[in-house]
Amino acid sequence: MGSLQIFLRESADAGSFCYIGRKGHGRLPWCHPYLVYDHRMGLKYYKSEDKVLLAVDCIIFGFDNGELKILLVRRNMEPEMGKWSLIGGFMKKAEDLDQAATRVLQNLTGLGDIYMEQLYTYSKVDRDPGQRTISVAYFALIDVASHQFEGVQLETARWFPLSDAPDLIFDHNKMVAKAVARLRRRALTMPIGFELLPDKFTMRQLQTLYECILDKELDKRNFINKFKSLDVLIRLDEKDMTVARKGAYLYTFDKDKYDRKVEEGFSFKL
Amino acid sequence: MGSLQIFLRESADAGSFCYIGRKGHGRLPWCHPYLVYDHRMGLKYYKSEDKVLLAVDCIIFGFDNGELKILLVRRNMEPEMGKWSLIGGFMKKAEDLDQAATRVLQNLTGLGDIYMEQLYTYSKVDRDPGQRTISVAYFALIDVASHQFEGVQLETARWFPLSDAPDLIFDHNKMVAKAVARLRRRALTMPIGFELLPDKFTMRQLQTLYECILDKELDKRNFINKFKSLDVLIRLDEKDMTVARKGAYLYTFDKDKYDRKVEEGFSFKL
DNA sequence: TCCTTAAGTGTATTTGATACATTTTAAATG
DNA sequence: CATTTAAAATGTATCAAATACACTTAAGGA
Repeated sequence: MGSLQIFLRESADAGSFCYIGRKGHGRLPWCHPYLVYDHRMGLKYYKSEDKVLLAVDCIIFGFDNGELKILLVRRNMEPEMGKWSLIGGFMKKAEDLDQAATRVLQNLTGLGDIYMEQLYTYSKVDRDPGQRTISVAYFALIDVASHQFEGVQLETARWFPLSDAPDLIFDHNKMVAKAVARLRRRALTMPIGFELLPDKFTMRQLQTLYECILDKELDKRNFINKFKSLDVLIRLDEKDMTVARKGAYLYTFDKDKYDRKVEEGFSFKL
Repeated sequence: MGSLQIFLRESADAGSFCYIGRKGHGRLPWCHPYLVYDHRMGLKYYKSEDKVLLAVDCIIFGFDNGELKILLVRRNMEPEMGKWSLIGGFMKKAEDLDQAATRVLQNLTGLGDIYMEQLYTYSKVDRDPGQRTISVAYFALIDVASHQFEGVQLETARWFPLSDAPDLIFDHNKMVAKAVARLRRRALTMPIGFELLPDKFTMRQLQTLYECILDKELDKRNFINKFKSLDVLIRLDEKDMTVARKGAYLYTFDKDKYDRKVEEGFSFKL
C-alpha cells in the first residue's frame, strides 16, 4: 500500500487559503488552509518554514520631576551589545500579544494595572540582523512616582528624559517616534494624564505634563478653563504646600465621569 | 570528544534577550538572543516552538455608484466554508508585511499602485480555530471605476455595500469595524478621497464619498467652501454632462499641493 | 511688617463652524 | 421657439470655540 500523497496549489492569496486534496481524489473540503495531511502523523502544519518569532517591544512612558521619560535597558548581548534598547520579549504560543506585552512589563516592574496599547507591527526583513523577527510595539503609561517598583531587572533598566534618550538598537528609534505621536494624539482625545500622574496632583503638574507631551507652552488660564469645562476633575480640600508659599490645590480624576466621557468619545484642543 | 553543550536562562523578558554560553565557559558574548549553538549544525533558532504563522488580511474599500463598498471572498474551505471573509494570505519569510499585503492585493486585482496602510495586529489564541495564526490587518483604498481588474480570483470575490455586508469569519468583522473607524479619521486628516475617486470627479461625487465615509449628510455650500479653502483641487474646463442638464464641472486633485499639505499635517472638520 | 513667589481667576477678540436661499445653465418638452 | 425642469453654482450672517492677555491672592521667609 503506497503512502498517501497530497497536492497543493501554490498561490493562495485570494482568500487566505489554497486547495488541498489527495492526488486524484479532489480537494479535501474539510481541510484547513495551510495544513498538510500525512497518513502517519495526521494533520500537521504546512509552510512551517514561513513561521516566525513574534516579539513585543514596549515603549514605556513615565512622568517624573516635570519631565516625560522612557524606560530603556542596556543590551548585554551581541549584536549591538552595550547599546540601549526597548524592553521586550517574545510572544509564547499559548498567549496573545496583549498578554505577552503585559507579561513582559510585569516581569520588569512587578505591576499589572498599567495602561497599554498596541502601536504598530514592524517586520522589515533585516530589522534584526541576528534572525528574522517581527516585532509588535506596545506603548505603556506609568506613574513613576507611585510605582517605585523593585524588579530585579531594574539593575539594567533606566529612565531617560525623552529629549535626551540615547540612540537605540534596530528600529527602536522609529518605534519611539511613533509612540510619541500616538501619545500626543491620545492626549487630545482623552485625558490620558490619568495614567501618568499620581492619584493627587496639582493643576501645574497636569499642565506641565501636557506641555511635555505636546512639546509646546500652554497658557495657564486657558488650560485650566478648558480642563475644568471637561468636568472630569475633582478639587480636593487638600493643598500641596511644597510647591508654593500659597500652596496649590490637589485634584483627582473623577473616574466615573472620565469613563463616561471616553465612551461618548470627545476631543479637545490645546 | 563530548558534544558541545549550551545553557540558557529561561526568563528573557527584560531586554528581549537571554544569556547564552557554553557550559563552563561563560556566555558567548557575540551570540544572538534566542539562538542556540549546535556543534554540527552551527547556529540555529531557539524557541522555534513559539514561532507562528503571520497572516495579512486586507480590508479593501471601494467607492462605486455613490456607495462605499468592501471586497470580500467566499471561503471555499473548512472551517467556515461558504462564509465570507476578507482577502488574505500568509507572509513569506523573505518579505515584510507591507510586501505581503501588496502581493496579496496584487495577485487578486493585478494592481500595484494602491493606497495601503497597516491597521492592527490580531492575535487571540483561538481566533482561527484551525491553527494558531496571527493576522496583521491592512486597509486599502481603490477606485472601483478606474480599476476594472480582471484577476482570475475575482470569480470568488465580490463587492458589498458596507451597510449590507455579510457576517465574516473569525475576527474579520472586528477588523472591518476598525478599518471603518480609521478611514473616518483619515478622511478628516487628509483628503483621502484622492484614492477612492477616479482621476476626474465632480464636487457632488466628492461630497457623496465623504457623506458615505462619515455617515452623515453634509451641507453642499459648506462642503465646497471648506474643500476649496484647502486648495488642493483643480477645476477643469470639462464638464460631466451626464449628471445634470447644466452639467457639473470636473475636478482633479493637485497632487503636488496635496502632498505638501499631507506633509505639513493638517486637519479639517466636516 | 514687608517682600517674594507661584497660584488663582475672567473677559475681550479672533477665528473657524454652521445655517441658510436664490440664481444659473442647458437639455427636454410641448 | 418658448417653457419647463433638474441639478449645479454661489455668499453671508450667526454662533461657538480658541486664543490672547494682566492683576489679585495667599502664606512663608526675611
